[in-house]
Amino acid sequence: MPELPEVETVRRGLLPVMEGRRIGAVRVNRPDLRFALPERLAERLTGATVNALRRRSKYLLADLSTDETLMIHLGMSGRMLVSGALIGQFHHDHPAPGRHDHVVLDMDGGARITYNDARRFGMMDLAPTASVERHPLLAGLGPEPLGNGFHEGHLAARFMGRATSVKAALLDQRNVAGLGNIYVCEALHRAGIHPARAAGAVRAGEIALLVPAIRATLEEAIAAGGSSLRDYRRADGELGYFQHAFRVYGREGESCLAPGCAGRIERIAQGGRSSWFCPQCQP
DNA sequence: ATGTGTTCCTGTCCGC
DNA sequence: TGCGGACAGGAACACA
Repeated sequence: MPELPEVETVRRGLLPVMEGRRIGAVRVNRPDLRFALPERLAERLTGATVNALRRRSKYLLADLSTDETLMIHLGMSGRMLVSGALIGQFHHDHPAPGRHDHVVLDMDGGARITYNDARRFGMMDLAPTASVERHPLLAGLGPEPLGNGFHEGHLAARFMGRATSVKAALLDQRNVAGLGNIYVCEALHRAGIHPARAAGAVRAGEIALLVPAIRATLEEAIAAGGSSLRDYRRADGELGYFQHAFRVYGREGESCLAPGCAGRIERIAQGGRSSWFCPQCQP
């Protein structure tokens, strides 16, 4: 599933075909995503112009000329596919309809945006633009990790007294919004912190390393167009390439890439999810 | 309040 | 080639 860098990459890919464009036609193939699609979704979207396409955490937010905002979350397997438009130097013809194409937006000008999600853990909703930040799914989100609200003092306060693991604390979107399994593992390695340490036991000096480690990991991933594992694609169909820069994720048994480190990457399960780390770098 | 486990759903991969 | 089980980028929810 797309984490923050993948969602940001999708947003950038959608910008040229969505922002400032009018939605000409909408087809809903199945409304039962993670939550039921909002009432009369197709009617409420048709004819609206997308004034802006933003991102909050892992949500895409399309502000419409109708004063509503379309919220989109890609869950684990959601994709936004663009066809019928000149993207970069290639023209993408409309592909044959896919088994999991749930919502299709035909934009004025010929571009088609297809929301495809095999597992249907993704969601869409509509909310008034003026109050979308107070939507129940957005209201409790922590600060953007690349924004000014995310800093050592914030994380220290959120971690203080917490017995839960630092891995779980970073996955908790209330503490910081947009991280997922890949980038938490990668950032903890860069900061030299074992994922099973109690959040409350992470020292101030370590938090001072962790904050920039999170930022750098996300910035580098965005610059690489995200990570392409299994079926994740950018909106333009191209693959991101940050997966080649993973230092620990999915590298069980392989050598640690830190300079001069002879460690081998290990994998443990935390809360039913895998964590990878180097026992030498992350004691 | 906090921490943990379960659940949603489909696809892929690996070992037998 | 088939089959069963593990696992997958998320996060809401139920329960101790």
